[in-house]
Amino acid sequence: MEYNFRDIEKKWHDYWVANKIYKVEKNEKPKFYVLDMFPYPSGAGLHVGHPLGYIASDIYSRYKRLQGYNVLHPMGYDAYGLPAEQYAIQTGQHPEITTKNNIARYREQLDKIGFCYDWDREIRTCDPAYYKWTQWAFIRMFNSYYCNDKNQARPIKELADRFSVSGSEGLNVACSEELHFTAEEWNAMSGKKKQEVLMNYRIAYLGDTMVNWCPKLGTVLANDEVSEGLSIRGGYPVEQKMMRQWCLRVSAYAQRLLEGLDTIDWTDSLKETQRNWIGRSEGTEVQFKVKDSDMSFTIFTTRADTMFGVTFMVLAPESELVPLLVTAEQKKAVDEYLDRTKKRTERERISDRQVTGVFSGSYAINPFTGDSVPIWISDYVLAGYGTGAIMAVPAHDSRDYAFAKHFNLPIIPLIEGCDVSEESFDAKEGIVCNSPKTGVTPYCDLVLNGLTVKEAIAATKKYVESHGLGRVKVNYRLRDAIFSRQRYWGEPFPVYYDADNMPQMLPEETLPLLLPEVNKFLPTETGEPPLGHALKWAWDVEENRVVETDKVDYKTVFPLELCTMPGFAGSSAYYLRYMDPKNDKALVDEDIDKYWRNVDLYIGGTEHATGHLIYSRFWNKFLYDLGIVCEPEPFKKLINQGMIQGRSNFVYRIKDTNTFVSYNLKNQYEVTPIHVDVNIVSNDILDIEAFKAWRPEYHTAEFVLEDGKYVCGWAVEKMSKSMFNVVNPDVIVEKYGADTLRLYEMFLGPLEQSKPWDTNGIDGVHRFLKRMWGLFYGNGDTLLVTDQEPTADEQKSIHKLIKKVTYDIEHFSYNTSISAFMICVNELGGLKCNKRDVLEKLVVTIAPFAPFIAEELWHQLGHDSTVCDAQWPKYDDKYLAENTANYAISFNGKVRFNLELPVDMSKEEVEKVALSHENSAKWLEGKTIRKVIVVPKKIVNIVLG
RNA sequence: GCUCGAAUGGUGGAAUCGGUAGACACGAAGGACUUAAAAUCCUUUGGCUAUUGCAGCUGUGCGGGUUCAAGUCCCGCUUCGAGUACCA
Repeated sequence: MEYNFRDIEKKWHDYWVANKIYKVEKNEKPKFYVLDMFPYPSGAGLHVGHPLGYIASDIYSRYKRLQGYNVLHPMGYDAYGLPAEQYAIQTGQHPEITTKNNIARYREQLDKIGFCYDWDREIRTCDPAYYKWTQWAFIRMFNSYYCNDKNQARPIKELADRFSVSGSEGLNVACSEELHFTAEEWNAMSGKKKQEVLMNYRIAYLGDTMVNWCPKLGTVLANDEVSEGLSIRGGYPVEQKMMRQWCLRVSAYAQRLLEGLDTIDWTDSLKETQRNWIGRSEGTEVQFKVKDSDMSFTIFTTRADTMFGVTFMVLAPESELVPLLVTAEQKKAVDEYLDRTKKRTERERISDRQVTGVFSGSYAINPFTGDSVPIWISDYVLAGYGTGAIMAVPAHDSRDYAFAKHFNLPIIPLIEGCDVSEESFDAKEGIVCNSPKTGVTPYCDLVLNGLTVKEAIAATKKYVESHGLGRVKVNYRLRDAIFSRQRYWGEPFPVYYDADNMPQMLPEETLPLLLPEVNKFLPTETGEPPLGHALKWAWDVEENRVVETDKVDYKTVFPLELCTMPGFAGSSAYYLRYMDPKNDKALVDEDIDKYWRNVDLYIGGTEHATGHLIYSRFWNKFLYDLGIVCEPEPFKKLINQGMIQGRSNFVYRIKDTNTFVSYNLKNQYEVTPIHVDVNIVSNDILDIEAFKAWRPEYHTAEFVLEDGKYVCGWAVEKMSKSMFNVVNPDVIVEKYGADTLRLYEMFLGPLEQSKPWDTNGIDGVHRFLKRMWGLFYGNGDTLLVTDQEPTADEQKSIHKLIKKVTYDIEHFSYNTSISAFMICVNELGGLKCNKRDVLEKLVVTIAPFAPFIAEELWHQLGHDSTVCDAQWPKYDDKYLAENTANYAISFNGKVRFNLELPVDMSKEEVEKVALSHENSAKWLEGKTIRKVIVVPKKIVNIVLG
């Protein structure tokens, strides 16, 4: 009987579906939660890169199940997103329809690969039953503030109660800006004013922020959706714009997000990326008075030790201080400058880093020296970081240095022996000099001379705090997440606006607020988001339902929010929903959450390091504060699978002809390389007939062959349609079967490494499966299996395999376990092993990797239950124990010969045998022995004089 | 610029605690079976020198170091990849 993968895979897939083999429920077994990053169902379908991580997690899930765990391994779709909407704008096709079609296609492809997902738990972020809980979480965030003392989110009502008793006195909470008011002032505020004040503290809040506005996409983007001034999706220019947007106060959680990294098992590089993104920076805030005025402003610096080197100050152009500090005679110049910077896009700012700036006309007084220093305005200072104002120390900051040189401002070096004639000395090291000696200035008795930079920073911090000049401050680079998108295809906000134009949350029991129908997916003529097209998009507070917009009267009917939520809204808590996907009373039932707790193993790409993986951790910590979930971190262990790149093939056309020359002959001609569809190339050999049929212009193509073949060139590029290098998993499954695809994807190399897709080795893996099949059937049609006792060699082979594979799976080293399978099958083949005991163990061990063939063989061996209900075999060291050990005998580190010696031989005896062996004589001749090192069971190194 | 990671045959990659580098696979070469092809099986395969001497030398990006012993540890570079960037 031949290995007929097509029949086998069809048969067992149908069986698994019909019998719900992979259905999982809470039970008394220990749990294990394995999660894949769910895909965005794009129109192109899955390519071979997508399943890489899914196969890896599937292997682990099946392995854990065989080890007796109750494994939760779900799959779903991140169904909201821009491409479906862009497609809708172009074609008028409703995103819901395209999304549904794409999901169906994805599902069909996923089904072929033999994953053990419990599809009863499938979720889609665009499903109202799902996004109900996204909206619900948003309402909870709106109704919470972050208390820095308790270090958790608390109900906003607590804060309002506090204000009515003690105002803002002694407040230590996360906020957009620091407000000061008394209880009397609070109590005297209007309802609207109170709402505005509370907005300053809510975790989900409406804020006027500088946003990344992408005119081409017509929407605001989060920081992680922008790179180098271009949108990640589409690559359109992004500009800075002040807009009123929904934001999430992620920054309140910065410290916890940072500390939490120490408690989870992620790769160092990913943790490092998150640390950089959070960007904790310890520094000092110092107040500077403005000369001839009672104004003062605060700057942030990490180099407090350089106070004596300040020669000017710089404000960000957007700083609210600018209009206050500009003098009459400088007003024109400043206005011109502000105008100019406003017009420059982020992209231009990055690409040409010219030094620009303008003098404000005002001076600040250095509190340490009493010196007056000019206040400048320049766009190299960012409004959004620190206080939007800096003290410039050109000697020790390269940006300040460039500015000082350009505008001819003084430079005062403060480190002994540093040379600042050509460039600044930025390193935080060296011995401080040039601070005045005590008594020289009446302003300051701080002497830093002779201290190291580190000591000087500490001393200055202490001085600043004790003299009331400022305070020690920790800044984070992590910003609040902008949560509004001016798009259609996303979760609607459960928000309406009252007569004061203040946002009000819908009652939780009315959720979900369904996404309305619109006839156009573009912004409205008045520039409103697409939801402005909806006929029914107002809220009746008496009837608690959506009604037509023309009924808005601001008495009982109010307009609903027109923006929708961003992509990360739906993906931030999806792992929780899988635990209890059908629950309509809670996001997740408390007991069920306590059972599944959090994700034990999460597999996905690094591209989510600063997006999804930050938001998810934030979202989870918020729910943790509310007592909804029981674990402070959502993903215990995280593995980043590498990207599968495309491997493009080229043909070489001789210039101005329709003749193509084979790769190794191309240098003899003048040729143009042309991408050729990799699906008509096999092992870099072109299928000439298929090529001729590929495009009309190639019908008459002629070829210069080598050895009768046309050899194509190749290059590693991104897998994309335009490079004709997209390989679809279905094609591989059709040709070789899913088991081969699974094994081959794992065999390609280490899971975490990026690698090009290259089918050149796939035959080897397929041959291996055929050979394994051959152990059961040989060349005939009858099962060869017998119940005889396995021999010692057979035992050794299989136990060696079990040991290796167990170790490898635990370490995600799947490529080496597949090598181990190949070795074992070759050994058993050589031994003509047909012992049930051994073959059963082999089948169970390979089941996680190649589930279809394992299931078939398992049943062939006479089992009724499926192979997933088998037990992972334990290896027994007694079969692996050796009587003799192979010693490598080396002289001065160079191995000369080998010796088989009993394992239990003492070191002294081994040494004696090695030295007295006849082969040793040649190397020992005329030399003195200085030292002999014996490593048990491994090596004897004889060091000669 | 900063941070992190990597570099091993013709190719993808092994080498788990510092202990015989190149497992396993692909490709290539030769052979068996076959009328032939496919499939399958066997042999060789880092380089150099020998192969009518069974062996010798060399070898993990480069230069040093530690060690009886270094792909592995330390110092200094080079190249490539990833992330991030006027963050004060």
